[in-house]
Amino acid sequence: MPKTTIADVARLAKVSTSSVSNVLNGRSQRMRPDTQERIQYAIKELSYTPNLAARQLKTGHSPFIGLIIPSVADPYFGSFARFVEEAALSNGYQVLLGNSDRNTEREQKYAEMLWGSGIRGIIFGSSLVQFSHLEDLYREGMHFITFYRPAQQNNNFILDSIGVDNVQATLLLTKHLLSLGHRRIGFISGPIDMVGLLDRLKGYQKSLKDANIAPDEQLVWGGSTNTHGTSGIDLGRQGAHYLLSLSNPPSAIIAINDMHAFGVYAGARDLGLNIPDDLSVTGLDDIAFTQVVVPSLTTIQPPIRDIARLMVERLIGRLEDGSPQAPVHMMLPPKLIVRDSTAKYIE
Amino acid sequence: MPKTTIADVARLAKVSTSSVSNVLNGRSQRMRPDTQERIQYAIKELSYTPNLAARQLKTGHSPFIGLIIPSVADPYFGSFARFVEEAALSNGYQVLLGNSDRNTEREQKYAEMLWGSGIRGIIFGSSLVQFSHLEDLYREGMHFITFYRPAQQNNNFILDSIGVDNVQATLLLTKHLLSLGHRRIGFISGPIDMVGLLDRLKGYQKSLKDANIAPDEQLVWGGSTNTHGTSGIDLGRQGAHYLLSLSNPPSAIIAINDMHAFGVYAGARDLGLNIPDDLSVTGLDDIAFTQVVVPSLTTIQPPIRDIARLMVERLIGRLEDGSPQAPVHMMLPPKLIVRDSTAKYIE
DNA sequence: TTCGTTTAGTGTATCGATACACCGTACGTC
DNA sequence: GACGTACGGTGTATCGATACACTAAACGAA
Repeated sequence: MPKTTIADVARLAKVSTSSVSNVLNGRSQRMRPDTQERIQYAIKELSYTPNLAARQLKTGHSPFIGLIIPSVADPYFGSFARFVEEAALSNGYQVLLGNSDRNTEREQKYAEMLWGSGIRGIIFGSSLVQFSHLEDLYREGMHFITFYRPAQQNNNFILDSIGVDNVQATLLLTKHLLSLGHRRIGFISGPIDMVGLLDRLKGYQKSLKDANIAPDEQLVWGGSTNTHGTSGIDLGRQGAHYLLSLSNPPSAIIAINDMHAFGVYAGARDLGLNIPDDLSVTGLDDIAFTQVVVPSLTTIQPPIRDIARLMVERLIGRLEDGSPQAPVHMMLPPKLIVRDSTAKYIE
Repeated sequence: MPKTTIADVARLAKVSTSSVSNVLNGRSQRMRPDTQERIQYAIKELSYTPNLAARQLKTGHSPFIGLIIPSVADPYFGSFARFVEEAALSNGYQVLLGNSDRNTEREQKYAEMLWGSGIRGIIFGSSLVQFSHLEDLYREGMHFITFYRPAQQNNNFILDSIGVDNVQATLLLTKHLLSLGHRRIGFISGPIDMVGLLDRLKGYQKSLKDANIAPDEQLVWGGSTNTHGTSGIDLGRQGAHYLLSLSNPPSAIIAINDMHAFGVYAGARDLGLNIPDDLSVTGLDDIAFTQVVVPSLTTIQPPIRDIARLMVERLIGRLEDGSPQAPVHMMLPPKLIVRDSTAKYIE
């Protein structure tokens, strides 16, 4: 494999490697146009591409950013990953993706691998449960950005966050159900260990309070086991079984995300209930399948494309501008998408 | 950021950098146990991690492999990507993922970026339509492995392929439908430009022939537009509209994959048809949602976890063993999963 | 005692690109 | 004609890890 190097180009163009390097790095004002052309020609002729390892070794910079998400097999994170890739690419960066399964240990391992590869910025496609396992890397100079602030606040760290306004999201959903006449509205989630999820619960509780409906603890099902792969479906199903078997069951269920909502579909089916006639259901995320299932799912569409873009830009900003800046916390507005899984409350 | 280097470790352990390097690369038989311990201790103490860029620059090897798939937003490829990652990790490699949208130009761009990053092996999570855009890289020393052989055969290249036996897959599906009494069986796909898809069509045609059923061109719908994102759903829907509006419509439809099948669900619903009573439908891939939709989808489960593992092992084998080897072509057996979308033909 | 051999470990050139300090030439100005 | 200066470009140390060739010491055998 006779890899062509900068020296080969320099030889062909009859200049020094310094000049080739100057062209490569946009310092072309330092030479005559014809010289530059000769160099450009030589680069094309030899189809030369710089050795990124050498460049990185010298400059200390790497044109990569890390992306750690629970699992690409989850359609929501799959499309998020695509948007991150798109945004990174258009900024001259590449994405290195890792699946954490929401496992702290794997998160840490990945982050360390990325650090070893010279990567200095990581996007977390989920909010962090905690941050302690990443403190060492943070101190060494790694930058992080997440969806939401970690539940365990710590003022020693600058941690940007850009996500959707989750309180607003479930507020919109609950109000929608209330406007349809529902009064007993259930809430199904997995374990609520992240700020984003907690906010969703808050939005639900707040809008019930605003409507003067007394909270009923029984109607909130929080699961117990850890999520793994697509098991959001299983959690939704279990939760539906529980809520719908109550002596005074809810007429509507807000699932913490679309996958859980599909689980609720299955659970309702198990019990012979029809959606939306016997039970209204809402999701959150607006993954592609919401339009395919029957009935199509009423849900919230978070602006993940914008979120991905803003996250990438913010991260690159931090990487390229070393000066310390105040942490950024953005909450983008969600959008309610009404489909066929919610209907007027009858009787 | 005072990055710790091999020299720091050597200083602390009071040995030369060579010895540290020897420990790092498992050549520890070349020193006394206590020396090795001192070095190990120093590594831990300084929490030293090797600079991969420097290592790669020196050795020419990179602990990364490339993975190019149409889109992670597609659940099938999303879970395939996870399995590839899993297999790579357990072999000491990391995965760099790119989305091609089945676009030849993007495939090429990605492959070139990977080459520039020192990566010498790429897994294609789809079969290639053509290979010409990758010939240059192949000649420079890049290794490729795909699901199926490219449609355009070319004997100048060693291109390993490991996938599922597609002929067998649709054969199983068709036989299943035949055994339920169906005689007019439709086939819906997008454009068939890859060997894998062609094989699926072949399996369908062959089993009809075996059953002495005359082929009916009308019953095969091949679409026209390009696939993009989740548009397999749209194609399936369009195809269903076409086939079900024939004067003599099919009583069963084989969709080329699960996403298309879900589109068929939607298309049938549009026309007021009930699945499986009025129409039996089958998919292919067994993505997670097949169990969520109503009715659950009869489909084929390809052993993608095994495929991913074999691909990774094969690729790493080629990377680490320079000697030329004959190309490998493996076809793993598919498994029929019967669910609720297929029923006996009535009337 | 001397020579040969194994053990344990080291010195250093090298991978490819970068960037800073440097230099020679030519031109303009008085 | 002498001087200053801008232009156009180059020399080279450097990033961090590796691996080959090398050596010093220890040991065993004759």
